[in-house]
Amino acid sequence: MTDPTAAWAALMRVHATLVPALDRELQRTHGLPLTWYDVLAELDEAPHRRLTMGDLGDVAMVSRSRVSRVVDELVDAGLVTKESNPADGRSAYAVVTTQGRRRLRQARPSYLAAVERGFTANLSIREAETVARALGKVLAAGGPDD
Amino acid sequence: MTDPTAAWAALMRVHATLVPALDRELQRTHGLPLTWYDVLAELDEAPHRRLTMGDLGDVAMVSRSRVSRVVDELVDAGLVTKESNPADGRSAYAVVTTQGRRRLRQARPSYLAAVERGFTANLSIREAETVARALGKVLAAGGPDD
DNA sequence: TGTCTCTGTGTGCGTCAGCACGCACCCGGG
DNA sequence: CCCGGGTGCGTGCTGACGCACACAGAGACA
Repeated sequence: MTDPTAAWAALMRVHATLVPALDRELQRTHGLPLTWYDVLAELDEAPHRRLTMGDLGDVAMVSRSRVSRVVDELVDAGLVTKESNPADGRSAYAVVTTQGRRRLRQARPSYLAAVERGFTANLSIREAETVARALGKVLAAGGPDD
Repeated sequence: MTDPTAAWAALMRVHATLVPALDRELQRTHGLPLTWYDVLAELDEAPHRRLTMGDLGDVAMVSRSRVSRVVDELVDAGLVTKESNPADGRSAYAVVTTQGRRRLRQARPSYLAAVERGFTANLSIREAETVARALGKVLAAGGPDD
């Protein structure tokens, strides 16, 4: 209980058990790998539903280099298009297509339900808020430490 | 703030940023991949400092099949030995060697310090306890849900 | 304009992960 | 005795991942 790393250990275990379950769920019900869902969700809530590859790599949970490949796959699937940035010839925007948004809207309930079943349902409101706030602080400080 | 998945999203992000940092730290300071550390730690605190491959796969954060390869690597490195179970010819025990325990003892401070810097230091005592307890409940219920 | 540096991307390559499968072994019924 | 099903384990194969690098464009400066 008083083990200072208990919280961290529990976090790793929760992640290890829940992420594969979520991935399977999404893939089974909607044919969407968790990575795709994550990228689509990030793009969907971005200013003009678009993000440069670099920004996408920063905000999503995949490395900068992996973003190129995932976006390529999404383009092949018709869920995303790539547009060039007229102001910067190097930069490339990834933009969600209407089909991509539709797939995202269809998949979101499953995702939320799975998170609810495997995570939120086991927490009280206060606990969920505390966890979110605490981990938010970790993230805010997470930049320089490592 | 009231987003019910905020806690989960934060958890995934914390994991995504902290785990690679931890792995690098361990590998740089002691030449131990995080997977090795995890397996060694689990074995070290097991009843007779030994665990069958299956149990190890359940308790550690690697899949059952991956355990075989990791343990083989640890055996090659002299940190673990494999003993046969006289009561069951199929079963095989992985046992930490004294050298393995020494490496673990040497690495543990670095690991704890890294967790402290990147995680615990940003939380109050009460927050850390709440997070640990809340995630513990998730784990306890984690069996049947997925 | 020419050049030097910095930044945003894409990609070849090695590593690491898990799944599906096969083998060896235990155990119970006929 | 044996033989069928269940279990623990190792391994071939395939996909996911990130690092290091190469390349193109942008911007500063003379």
